[in-house]
Amino acid sequence: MPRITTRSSGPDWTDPDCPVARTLDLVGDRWSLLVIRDAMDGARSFTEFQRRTGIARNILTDRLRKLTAHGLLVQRTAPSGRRQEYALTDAGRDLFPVILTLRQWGERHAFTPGEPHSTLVDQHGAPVPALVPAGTDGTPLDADTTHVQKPR
Amino acid sequence: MPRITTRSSGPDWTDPDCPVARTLDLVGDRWSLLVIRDAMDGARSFTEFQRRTGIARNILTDRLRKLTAHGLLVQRTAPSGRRQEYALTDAGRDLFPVILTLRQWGERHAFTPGEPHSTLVDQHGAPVPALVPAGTDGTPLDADTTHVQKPR
DNA sequence: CCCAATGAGTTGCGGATTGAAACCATCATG
DNA sequence: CATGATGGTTTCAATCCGCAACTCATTGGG
Repeated sequence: MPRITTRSSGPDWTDPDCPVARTLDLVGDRWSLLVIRDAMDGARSFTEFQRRTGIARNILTDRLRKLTAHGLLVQRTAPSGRRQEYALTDAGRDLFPVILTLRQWGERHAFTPGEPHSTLVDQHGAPVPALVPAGTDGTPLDADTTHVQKPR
Repeated sequence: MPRITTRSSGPDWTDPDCPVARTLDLVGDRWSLLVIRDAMDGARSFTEFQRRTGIARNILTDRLRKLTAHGLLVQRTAPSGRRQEYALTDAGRDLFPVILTLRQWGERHAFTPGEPHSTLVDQHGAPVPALVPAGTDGTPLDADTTHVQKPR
């Protein structure tokens, strides 16, 4: 998936210094994050991912392989005997905040007021509150009150 | 960008009920979020976006147009007289938590230990703390302690 | 044992998307 | 007027994607 030529060996990233760009090199395509979303929601098998996302099967094959190769999923034999299954690794599970913020942005900006949509709730059925960036002292942070510091 | 045939008119979404999928329909491609990232970091002009991302110019034209059409950017004449510029709208700025969680995931999982990367710091130069999902009572939430509730 | 169904892919192919590079129009400056 | 910067558009080849058909290995009955 990398696209910029490097002078040295190893995986070549779009923007090697930027963690945002590196993450997008791994999951910044049309389908990967929807596969992760469904994995978080209980999908385990090839067919189940295919049914939920509606993705083309050859593309699903490719995405499952890439996500596995990058350590977001592991393929293992299901506890119930003989079938294979895909499960989230710790790194994969750690994408939860990403999926959540994508969800919350969508709820705010991709639906007309009053239009129904699915909701994320906790174990008691209470909606998950908005995830808002804050400094160590608790003050909210945004693009205007932060900036990127180059590596040194 | 839509990919699933609809029976009725209007924009057709990959998965109309899911806010995650709708967000990805708008910014879930290779470049859009990097453009947003650079806009948050001060980029304003076509040339500046092109320089920072390294994206092909025709694709940049397309992305800027789509992001503008979807209300994440506005094109306006720069305060300094005659040049055009692109600026984030409120909806665009509201992607800050998404960019931040992508960044933090990348920092944790896309760099080898000790490898240098850029950092996000607040106005005083202090690193922005990890953004962690929590319930109304403050207990941390993850994929295992939440679930999606279908719209009703 | 034979037949069908299911799961998990693979293959082939046409059409859509992307990337690289060249081209073009409009200013501003020297 | 020549040069350079800005902001694109055009062209064309390469890649990616979706669809449908095919394979292959397991079950599950009858």
